[in-house]
Amino acid sequence: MSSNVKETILAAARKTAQAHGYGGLSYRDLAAEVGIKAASIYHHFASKADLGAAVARRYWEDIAAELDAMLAETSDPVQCLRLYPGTFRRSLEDGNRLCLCSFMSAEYANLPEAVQREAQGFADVNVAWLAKVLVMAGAVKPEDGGARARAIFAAVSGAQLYARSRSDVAQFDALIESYRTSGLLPA
Amino acid sequence: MSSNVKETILAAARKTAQAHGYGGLSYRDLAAEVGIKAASIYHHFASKADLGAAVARRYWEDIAAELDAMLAETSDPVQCLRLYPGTFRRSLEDGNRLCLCSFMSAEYANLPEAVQREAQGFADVNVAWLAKVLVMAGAVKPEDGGARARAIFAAVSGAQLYARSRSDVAQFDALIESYRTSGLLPA
DNA sequence: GTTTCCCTACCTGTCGTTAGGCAGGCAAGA
DNA sequence: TCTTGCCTGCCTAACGACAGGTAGGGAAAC
Repeated sequence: MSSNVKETILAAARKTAQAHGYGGLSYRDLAAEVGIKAASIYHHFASKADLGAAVARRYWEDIAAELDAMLAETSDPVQCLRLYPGTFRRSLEDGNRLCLCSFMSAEYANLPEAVQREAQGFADVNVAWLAKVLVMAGAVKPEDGGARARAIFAAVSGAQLYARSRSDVAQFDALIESYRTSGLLPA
Repeated sequence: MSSNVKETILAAARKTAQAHGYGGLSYRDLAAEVGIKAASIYHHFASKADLGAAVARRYWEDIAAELDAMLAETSDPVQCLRLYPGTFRRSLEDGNRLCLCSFMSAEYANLPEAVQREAQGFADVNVAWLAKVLVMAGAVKPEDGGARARAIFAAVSGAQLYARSRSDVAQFDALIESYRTSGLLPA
């Protein structure tokens, strides 16, 4: 086990960043949460930019694994598409948190370059997975998979953002349902 | 005219907030931009929360006027729906800025209550206008206007967020086009 | 004996905010 | 008409809190 503390920092930083953004990350608060001192974090991460990039990277790696596992388990692409918004929904349920990527897209102009890149990685992972599953489900023509995938990803992100501003998960559910009835998401 | 400076502060604060959020607003930077000293801002706004709320309020008032003017001018609801994403597009063109409401939805947990309220006002204005125009256009049944309006608003916000994270307005255009082909937006 | 991990102590910079003052305009009272 | 005094709009100077980051040491593990 390469340092349990490092993992604990990553997890705590992720939770904080999903609630308060990269700018809301504070070495002092983070250290207090983990149970060490602020300066000690530098042993694990050379700078805040480093930490931010590591958090973002781990974030999309986790989601990528989760999405792949979902597909492997059911192997039913239509069912996967139904379940897809669930990952976003869970963030809202867990303390009205936002997708880290959405937060970082908003903060985009303030982010170190390395963090920007990793934040984009999350979107890329989601779009690639969606495109694949959409085509598998026969919902779109293969050449339209990417465009539709991006549309779904952006729309679901927007739904999460809207629901967060009302602190109301039901708003999220209603929006997803509207996406289905309007044809953006397969019904 | 009641103080030109106050208006200048509001305008500068809006631009900054659309790029760096409420948290990115700094009395010192703002003052420097306007040409006065930081402490002088307190003559116009009692606190940062006051300033933030005033900026957000002015923001949705301006947009409301703009949308109503658009509708009054063309009086063609279908054309209005075509033009609607333009307001979001213009923010991106203007320095890759975000809708203030989206930014504040992301920052939601860090905002003073008064600012939260005004940020929601923007969404309310947009949704109400969209619902009205959608029904006028005959795109949805009257009882479905609100739900579809929210879906469009959320989706367009998400598209802006995605495009911003790529610093690429063309991504926004492509997403809007996908919304049209998928049926979320009237084609 | 070097590496790992965490510590104390402190640096510089920025934040929102406050106290208090100064100059000009404007209006009422002598 | 001249004075008195308040209001407006801005200033300088400083406050305490907190930010990210650094230097250097101490203890334990290999």
